[in-house]
Amino acid sequence: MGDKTALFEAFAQVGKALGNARRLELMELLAQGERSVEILAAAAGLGLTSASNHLQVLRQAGLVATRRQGTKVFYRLAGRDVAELWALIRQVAAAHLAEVDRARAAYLGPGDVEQITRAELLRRIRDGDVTVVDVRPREEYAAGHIPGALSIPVDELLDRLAELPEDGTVVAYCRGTYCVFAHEAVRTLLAHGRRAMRLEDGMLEWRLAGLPVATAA
Amino acid sequence: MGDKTALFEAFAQVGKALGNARRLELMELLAQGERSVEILAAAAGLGLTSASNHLQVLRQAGLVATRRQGTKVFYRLAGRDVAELWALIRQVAAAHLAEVDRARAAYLGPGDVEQITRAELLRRIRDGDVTVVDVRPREEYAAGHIPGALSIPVDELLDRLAELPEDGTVVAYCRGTYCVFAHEAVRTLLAHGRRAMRLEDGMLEWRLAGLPVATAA
DNA sequence: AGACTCCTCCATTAATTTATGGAATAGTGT
DNA sequence: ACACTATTCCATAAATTAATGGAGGAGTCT
Repeated sequence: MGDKTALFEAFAQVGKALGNARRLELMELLAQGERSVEILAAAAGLGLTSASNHLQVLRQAGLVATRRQGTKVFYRLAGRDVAELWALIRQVAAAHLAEVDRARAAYLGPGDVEQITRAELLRRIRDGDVTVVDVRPREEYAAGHIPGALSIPVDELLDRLAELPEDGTVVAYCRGTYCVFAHEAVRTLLAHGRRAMRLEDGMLEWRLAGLPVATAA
Repeated sequence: MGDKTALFEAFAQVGKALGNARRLELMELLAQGERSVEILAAAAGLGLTSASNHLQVLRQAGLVATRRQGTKVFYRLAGRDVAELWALIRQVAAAHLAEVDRARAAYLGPGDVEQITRAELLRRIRDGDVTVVDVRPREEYAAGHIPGALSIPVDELLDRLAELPEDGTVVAYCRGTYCVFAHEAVRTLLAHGRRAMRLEDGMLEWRLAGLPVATAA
């Protein structure tokens, strides 16, 4: 009969790697582009050893790959299929776990921010109807953004309001469905009398949809 | 800031549930149709309490749902998205873990069995060119099979060779990519001088592809 | 070479998960 | 009500996983 367990154990290794909130936070960061261990640890609020350990687990599960440059080691998602898997996990969790809704509301704030779909955004971009703003950190913008989008990290938004047209509509986007930056940005913009809304998901889903991605400044 | 961790903890619950080989074996069985705890325990080689525990974990992660009938409780996958998730985990593992290849070869036997794609099978069915045989257990066939397929569980195959045409090509299929039954069936058929091949995946992938499924006898 | 940075490896402890057997519960049939 | 079946709940022991601090490795700079 051969060893069925070994096969399922291998599949389970992938599941196990995905079975820890810290590791998923790392996945979320890596889905935006490659990073060094140091940066990842800082961004995820982890100790260096802890972060390194978690990254090893992800690597052994085949979910991330590495590249060495000088003394730094850069981690990245191992492939498009991994990004898809991460997106699907979130989708399944959202569809079947009430907890996700609660946690989302607590984290992202009241669901009062106006949203727009990718299709709608594409249409309005074609019509020249909106200003698109990428509110993620600078490096993530550099690693890939929606063509035509301006880079204004959310913590610089207040100082750079002047760069946005006074009378048009602004659409802010960030990492993905569960990223706070765009929510905060839209609230800030509304508070300053601008017309603003949020892309309902973000860069992760944009990439997975196969839409064009710009990587220059 | 709100509590980001709670959100990722919820996602991780799904990952955790998928992070155990026994539970994945249960998923594999449930992907073929609903079953009672007793049957599941027997089929997966688990103690009754163990199986029940694992099923609770899957249920709390929102991956399976239950239905009570008399004294029995039937479990099933919670939705199509869950089946997709299961398929994607296997795909990612196969793509990035060398271990999967090794375990697969050890479990399914040498890769000498001739395979055919779904598209090819559909074409040959239309041409009336093949006899399609479902070699899964009877109940799984009843829960849904490829239209026109005969049900001959693999352990009955030797006794029922007469039901298959002597001179045509037989295509056997079973649960999915990593199911042994079809491999065994094809080897048996070849050993008896029939022309036989295997569908490269199985019922799981057939369903996910949105192809027609027959549920009568 | 020597000092320095970035990361990984190792060992320890605390926390979580798994398997198992016995008790409790929900539903059925007499 | 009683016996019976199918499942879940609970308690325990064994195994696995997670966080942390210190040692070691790889690469860079002077």
